Amino acid sequence: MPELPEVEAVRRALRRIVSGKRIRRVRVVHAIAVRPQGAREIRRAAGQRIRGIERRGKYLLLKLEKGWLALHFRLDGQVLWFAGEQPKSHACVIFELARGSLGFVDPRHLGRVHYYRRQEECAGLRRLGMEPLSAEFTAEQLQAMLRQSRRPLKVFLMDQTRIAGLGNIYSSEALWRAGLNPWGHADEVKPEEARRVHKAIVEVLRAALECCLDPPPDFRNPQWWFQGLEAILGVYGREGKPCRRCGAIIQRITQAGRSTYFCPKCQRQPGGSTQSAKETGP
DNA sequence: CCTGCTACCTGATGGC
DNA sequence: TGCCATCAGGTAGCAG
Repeated sequence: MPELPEVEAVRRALRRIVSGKRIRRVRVVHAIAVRPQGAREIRRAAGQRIRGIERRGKYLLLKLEKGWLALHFRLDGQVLWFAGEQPKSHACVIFELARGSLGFVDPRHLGRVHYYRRQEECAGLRRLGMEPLSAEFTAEQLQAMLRQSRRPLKVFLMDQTRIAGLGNIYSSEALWRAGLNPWGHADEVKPEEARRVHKAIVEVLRAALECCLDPPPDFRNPQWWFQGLEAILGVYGREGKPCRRCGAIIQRITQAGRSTYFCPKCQRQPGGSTQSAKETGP
């Protein structure tokens, strides 16, 4: 389920628990979680100290002495902390530390845990585009990327090779905040609209992250998940309800096999803003 | 290169 | 209650 803000909040909270600790043993309970590598590869993490914990897109990365553990939660994955010696829960992979165990849990078995000697060995990581909360991500950069694609805006925002970390929820939300129609084509977005999308992305991610940090993740509670995120959502999950901005009825449509929520009234097709290129251009 | 579609998994939910 | 269809905050792999 997690997108960038959720993974970032997990990173910050987990850092305090596992940084500097040595991984004494690795137990692969469900081999599917480490496919296609296999348990042997993941067990290379055993004996190594956790030097740091980073995030790239939706990947959580544990920096070890001689390599990296890359965790991807896909739809339903999460991490849990077992303070006792015996993690009783249905974890797929368990990393035993000195005073507890870190469990990678995913009942749906779509999430993955991988081990790499170098980050570049991870194909998924290599493909990732810009970090939307980094200084590198500017309105100008976004505009340049938009120009290169004819895909619908919602699909463009979900493309991890352009912007890393936006998922189904925050891409819907960003377009609602920017007032742009999800069917609009990326390459028709005007500079002024690109600035709005850029601002919307940054703001929705910041707001979500703040929400995810307070209260912080509770890895000891197997039922735990981020609460109160609805408070920052403008459209997601609001099919049939009035738009919080203009009162029109929110619609749910399918794009690239995923649900998109949007307001048909106040989310306009791109390109229609002030003067069009045809009117002012050569 | 770009784009779109499907497979991958399991559990929750709602209609009949 | 049972059964079936649909949906779920994601990505890799493949075909065109």
